[in-house]
Amino acid sequence: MFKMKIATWNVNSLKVRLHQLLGWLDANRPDVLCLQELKLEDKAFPEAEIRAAGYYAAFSGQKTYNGVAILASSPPEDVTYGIPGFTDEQKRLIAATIKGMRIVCSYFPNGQTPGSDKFAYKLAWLDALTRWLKVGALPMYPNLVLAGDFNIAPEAVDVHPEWKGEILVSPSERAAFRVLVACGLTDSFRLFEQPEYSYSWWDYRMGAFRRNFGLRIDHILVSQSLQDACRACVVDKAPRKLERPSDHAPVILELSYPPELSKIRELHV
DNA sequence: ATGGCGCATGGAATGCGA
Repeated sequence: MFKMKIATWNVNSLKVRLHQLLGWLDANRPDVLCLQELKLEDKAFPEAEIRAAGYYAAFSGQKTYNGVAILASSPPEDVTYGIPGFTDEQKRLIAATIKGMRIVCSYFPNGQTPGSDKFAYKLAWLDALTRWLKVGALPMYPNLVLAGDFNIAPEAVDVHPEWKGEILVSPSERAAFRVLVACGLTDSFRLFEQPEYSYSWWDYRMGAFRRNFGLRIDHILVSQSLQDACRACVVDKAPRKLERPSDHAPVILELSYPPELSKIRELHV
């Protein structure tokens, strides 16, 4: 059986979090790590440090905002940038093939507040993503993992009872999430029993982490062919406890599957 | 009062995140 560990982490500035990232890679040794909110240009990407840690990287960054990367223990292949057919100056999506798995690393728009222009952009972005997965990516790559910061808490159980905001939990965002999942994906976290009040993001303010006042907005979705290969999915709260943490915690998915599974793609291409 | 925080830019105060 092949084993694979795939993780996602919104680092909220790769520059600030680089040392935490390197420590986390060393401690956890994932095969794949999807990163969001790099907040730096490609020329500032710390490729040498990451290579020294034993990882290859595909990345798509920009100044100040957004930016995504896929780190992997073997070189990412067939790297694509953005959602095909959706013109977007914001660097929010990168995809690559690693060990026969199509990895899609995404930083979904925040949306600010329902009714705003940014909210409309969020829904348009989600629509474009869903369309592309349905007619493009999933037919081409049956073994697909969609990981990242979705900026959507799919169900009430994913939200601390005291959360009063509309954003991240509104009906239209959740409906868009359901449509996305319905194109053939599964929320791997919910394949397993989880601790009560499991979240992946906690506001920096109000002592939110200490009070576990959070939301689960970082997800790892898998295509149907990978469902039975999932062995565990957990939130790793350890980095959130460090000095100067990201406000997000990593999510880790472990897979175990027969070697034939990774050859499915060859049959389809 | 989801505001308090943290990051980026730029060199103070503001925009943004979620």
